Parts: sequence; C-alpha cells; structure tokens
Amino acid sequence: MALGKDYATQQCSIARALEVVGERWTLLVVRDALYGVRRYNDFLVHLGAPRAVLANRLQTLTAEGILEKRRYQESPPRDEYVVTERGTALWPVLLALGAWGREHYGEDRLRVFRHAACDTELAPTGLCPACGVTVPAEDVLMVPGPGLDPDPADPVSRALLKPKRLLQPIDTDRV
Amino acid sequence: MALGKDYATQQCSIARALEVVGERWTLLVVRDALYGVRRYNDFLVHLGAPRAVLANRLQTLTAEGILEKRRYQESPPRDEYVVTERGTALWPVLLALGAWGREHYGEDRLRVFRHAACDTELAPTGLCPACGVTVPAEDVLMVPGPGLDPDPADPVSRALLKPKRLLQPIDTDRV
DNA sequence: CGAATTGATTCAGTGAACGAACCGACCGTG
DNA sequence: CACGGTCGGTTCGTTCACTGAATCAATTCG
Repeated sequence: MALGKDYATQQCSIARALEVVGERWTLLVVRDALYGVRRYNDFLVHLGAPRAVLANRLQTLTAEGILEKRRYQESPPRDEYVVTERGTALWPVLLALGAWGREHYGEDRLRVFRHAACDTELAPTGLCPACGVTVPAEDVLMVPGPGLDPDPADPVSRALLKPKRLLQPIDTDRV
Repeated sequence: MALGKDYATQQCSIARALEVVGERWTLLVVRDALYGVRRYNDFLVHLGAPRAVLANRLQTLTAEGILEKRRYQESPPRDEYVVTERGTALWPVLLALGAWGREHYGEDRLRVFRHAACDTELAPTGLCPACGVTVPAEDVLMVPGPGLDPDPADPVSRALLKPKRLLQPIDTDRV
C-alpha cells in the first residue's frame, strides 16, 4: 500500500490510524464486520467491491489484528472473519463518521443505534443519554431507520433489516 | 473521484461520509485545518502531499463546504482556506481516530487535548471528565505530548509545538 | 532589473482499483 | 460417477488516481 510510506513521517496518531484503515473500502469492511457480516461472500454482495480488493482488505485487516480468520467448518474448509477487540474499538469512529454523514448529507436516518439495556438512542459520541455511560459495541442495538429501503435485493441487506445487536452474526437463512 | 460511484448504493451514512472525506489525504487536510493551518504552502510542507493532490483536495473540500476559501490580502491576491462549521463537525471523528491509532499502534502520546476552561484532558469521545460536557472544538487546547519531536524541520510543525486552541490560525513568524 | 515568494497547473511514470473470467475444493442430486 | 452449484478466492487487461518534478503567473523585495 502506498499509504504507509508518506503517512509514516507525520508524527500523528491520526495519520497512523489512517495508514491502517484509510484505504478505500477498508472502513466499510470494518463496519460490516461490526454489523455481524463474517463471510467472504456476504461482504462481497453487501459491499459490491471487486473481489480482489476485498480479498486484499480482509488479508490486511487480519494481519493488523482487526479481524480474525476462523475456521467454522471442515470439509469443505470454510473460514469466517470475526472482528477482534481492536476492530471493535473502531466503533466510536464509525458512529461519529455516520453521525456526521447523516447530519450533513443524509436526509432520512437509515439506522438508529440504541442502548440495549434501556432502549435509549445513543448520542453521536456513543454516550447513552439516559444512563450516562459510553455504551460498548456489544450492548448496542441496531434498528433500521425510516429512510432504509424496506426490500433490498441482496440477502445481507435483508438480514440487516431486523433489529440486532452489533457483533452478533447476521442470519441470512430465510426466503 | 471514483469513490462516489460505488459508495452511493450503500444506503449508509458512513459510506456517504466516506464519499466526501474518504480519499487519501483528505482527512489529514481537515486535521491540519482544525489545527489552524490555512495556507496552501503550509499544508504542503506539513503534509508532504503532491501539489496536484493538495490542490484537488482543497478544491473538493471547498466545494463540499468543509473549507472556505477566503481572500486575506489583495495585491498580490492571496487566499486562505478556513475550516467551516461543517468541517469543525468532523473533530469528534478525528479525535476518535487518533485515540484508536495511539491506543493500538502508538507508543508515546504525541498530542494531548485539554478542555481550555478547566485544563482537564479530554476523553476519546470528546467529553470533559471534569465538566461532563462534550467540548466543542474551539474550546479544545492542543498541547504537545512527550513523544513529539521537539525540533522538527518544517516551520508548520514547529508552530504546532506551542500549546494552542484548535481553529486558531498557526503562527509561523519566527526563527 | 533580477530574485524570491505564493499558489498553483501540467505532464510522464507508476501503482492501485475495477470488472470479468477463471479455478479448485467440495457438496448434493440423479 | 458425471453434473451443476457454492464458496473462497486468483489472474488479467484496462482504466484511473497518485506521485514527483518541472513549469508558470503575479507580485514584492533588494
């Protein structure tokens, strides 16, 4: 990646972070991983990225310890990519980025994030206004917003219509 | 930009945000703008980006309303790029990203961000632990950390060694 | 007048992204 | 046991963006 070469001289942890997750598609892969996507093919259809790029990103993210490749069945050997703690730590970044995007460019809200314990909607900082705590990703409930297409084409988007906890694997087994 | 084409189908405000600020160098330009960098040449020496890319990013960011091009002197005509409210709204994203980068990759802390009102260090969420408020960017005091090179080559890095408020223009007039 | 400063644009070379095709391992069905 | 389908990729030619060096125009300073 050409990124690292120049950013390395930056003396800045933002630049350091962007070396790792600043490439095209990378943060969207992490987003999907947090949403519960785990399989190569599910990433592929949901992201629409070229296969070679996806394979490269999954490999890089695994090497960086953001995802973990895990064998979930032998014969045929199948691996899934599960987000690690380091990857989960990117959740506040994605939340803030999404809040900014919606605030300044989006009309309707597409997804709403709630504190699973009290069902209160999170602030863009990740704080639960009711409980006063910063909600960890595993306690976040993702609910579809009014702006979301109710009948998407791909099965992954369809699985993501159901309210679900972050990090919980998606469930694509249905009509 | 090739970014927009694919991300547009994503039904996601994170993807929408990345369409705008997801390109290489873009977030670093915004970071510098928040740090008080305003002039083409200052961005250039501090970032080390190719001139054509910098010119392109400044133009795009201006078109997106994240920076504002402002004439600061006639004869010779000189413009500076000042961060807008929309650009300032990216501060929490950069803070979270920097916190993640330092946490997972940095050894020393390079910059410390404090609440100007009470001098307390900010949480990665932007919250002031003492006051309990989310500190707006203009009330953030940036202080060099122990890991920062005390004698950098370029004048912009040298100007950024002094404690300063975010958004306040940098001062490069010195030895 | 000549040199320096500022804010760019142009251009050739390189590397990355794109999209389509292909591949190998395995499964289930007939 | 052939046949088609799925899964997780790799390969390849084209296009596009980034890179770095050179150039340029306007103006001020010496």
